[in-house]
Amino acid sequence: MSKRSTAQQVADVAGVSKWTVIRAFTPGASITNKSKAKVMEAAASLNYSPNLLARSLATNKTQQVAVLVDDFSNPQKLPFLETLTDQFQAEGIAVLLININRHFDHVDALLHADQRQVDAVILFGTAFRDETLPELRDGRALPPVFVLARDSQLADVPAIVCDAEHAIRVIVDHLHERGYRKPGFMTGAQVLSTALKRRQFYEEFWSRKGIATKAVISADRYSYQAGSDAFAEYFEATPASDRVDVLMCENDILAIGAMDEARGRRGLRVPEDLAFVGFDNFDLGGTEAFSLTTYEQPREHMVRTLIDMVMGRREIATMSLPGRLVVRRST
Amino acid sequence: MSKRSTAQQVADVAGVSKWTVIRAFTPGASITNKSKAKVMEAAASLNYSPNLLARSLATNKTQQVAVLVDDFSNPQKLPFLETLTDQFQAEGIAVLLININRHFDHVDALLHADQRQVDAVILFGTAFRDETLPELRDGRALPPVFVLARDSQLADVPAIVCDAEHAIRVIVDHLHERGYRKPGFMTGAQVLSTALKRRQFYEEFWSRKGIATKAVISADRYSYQAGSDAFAEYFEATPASDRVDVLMCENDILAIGAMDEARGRRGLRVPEDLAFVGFDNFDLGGTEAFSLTTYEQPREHMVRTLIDMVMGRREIATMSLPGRLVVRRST
DNA sequence: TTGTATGCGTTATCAC
DNA sequence: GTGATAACGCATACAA
Repeated sequence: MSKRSTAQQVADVAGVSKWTVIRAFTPGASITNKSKAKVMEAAASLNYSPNLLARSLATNKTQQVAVLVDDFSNPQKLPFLETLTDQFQAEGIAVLLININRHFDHVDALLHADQRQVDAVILFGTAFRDETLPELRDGRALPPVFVLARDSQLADVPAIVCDAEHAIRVIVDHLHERGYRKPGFMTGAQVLSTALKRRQFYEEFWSRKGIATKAVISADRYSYQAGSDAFAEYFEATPASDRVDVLMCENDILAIGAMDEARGRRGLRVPEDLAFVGFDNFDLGGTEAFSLTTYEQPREHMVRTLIDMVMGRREIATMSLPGRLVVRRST
Repeated sequence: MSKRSTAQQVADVAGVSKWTVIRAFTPGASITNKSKAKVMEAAASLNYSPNLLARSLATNKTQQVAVLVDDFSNPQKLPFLETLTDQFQAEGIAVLLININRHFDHVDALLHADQRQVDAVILFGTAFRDETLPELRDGRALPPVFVLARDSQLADVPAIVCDAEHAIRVIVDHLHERGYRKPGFMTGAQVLSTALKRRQFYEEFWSRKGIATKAVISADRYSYQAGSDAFAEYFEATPASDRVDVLMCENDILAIGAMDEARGRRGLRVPEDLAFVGFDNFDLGGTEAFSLTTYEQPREHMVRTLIDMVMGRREIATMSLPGRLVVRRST
């Protein structure tokens, strides 16, 4: 069982010093083509490649970032992870996926990432209590922290989010144009600022058109079941004449849950009796069975912006990026 | 900007040598309670925690594994990633998520993981071409490689898979019992051995009941669209009297696509005119709108088995684990 | 352009 | 039980 070969071994074979070997593997280092060729040949014969671990220890850069996720129930996470890994890898940076759950909370995760010397921490869609971070930072040199796809309350923690104002404005305009006049909103979490913002914009843009939001329905989580249950409860509690004619749900999963309940178990026609709008444009919203009107987050753009900040190519600041409305048959 | 403190600094504060500090952080090391208390107090005041990078360099273990994924289109990947990260983290092991795509192929990914000195490589839902791995291994000390949720062709590369024989047997039994007699099968890839196996078992178990599989439909990928297109083509090309009465699709995504096409655009009733079975039990198969009968892979069990092998607690060998049939209204 | 000394923070091993 | 020496593999700074 052969071990990995080291720069020294390559140096011995090539007949140079190990520092010359290092130079051959350092882009832009001053080295003659001849030396470099010798080194590369020796390196190839030994299957040498630099030990990134040792390099990290010496440079104090791991070329590794931690992505923290605390909710795997939204399928939308998957394309985001694809984009994140793809674009980070293009920069030579590896992604450490850290699962925040009941065994491993936000603080554990952050400290663990710190112990692994990651170059940056991405809070991806996680619910982070705002006080936690300043407390942790006290007396510690934590890696830079970024928030992706969720708001940040902390002035010094940048968030890269979908532009909620734009999103809700185009949604409300679309609904109004289609003739809906009894709007409702379904939220998945009352405490989350991102959620709160969407709801506030929704009510505001409708009221600018002289229309009051008729109902705000609260699901307790962002799940199919929660959306379904919340709608059922609303349906039972509200006489037909009082019901909304369009329901905007805070994400696609909630919308699917609510729509299934409305259509499958309550016999409503979509969109004639009740229209639905979601948020995220996850894959299955586009199926014949749901055909859900929704708003698509500018995933590529968000991730590129994030990475530009992480790489120091762009000023670190909170950014709100516009996505696009996807109109289907549910409205 | 304070840097991370080191064992030496803690030692200075505690008035001991740095090796004593190390011992305080090494479970089971011989150290007096008094020393340990002193060290811990000093460590707490300095917010010290061991630098895992330096530890890795010294121990030649990174406590890090690479998980390679080459297809993020199947939502089923997400719960698997959740389980993987959860269970690995419980062992103190971090997961490096590596995206295999057109910019970064299997070989790149494996060599990169090797450069990062990971303790193991998990090929999740993807596999090497037969020749590749032995070639790479020649003259190199690669980390142990495991295949998860796909077959392995290589004798020395263990695969942890769902038991296809059990799965197909219970599916066929169920379909037969329900009275279906004109079975069809939709496959997403003709070359994949996992796919081939499922199809062969399907035909075999039906034929044991004296029934021939009426049609094998080929989609070219595992996507909603591919399932939909493949079914449309089949539907056009086959007279009504010749059509199957139940279609088992190789995964849920294909099934959803095919079902949507059959029901939404071709006016078939499910399951009266045509029944559907999927594979994976992904979230949305359980919705009212689809209510898809499917087979659930034993995710937790598979991952636990994998991790036991990685941790050296179990003999390294290919394992086939039974899942369970989930009956819904599509059959 | 190339070689040398030194440091990164930890662990393994041995002497006390 | 504790301290000391060496080593992990590479990079930085400096001297030649």
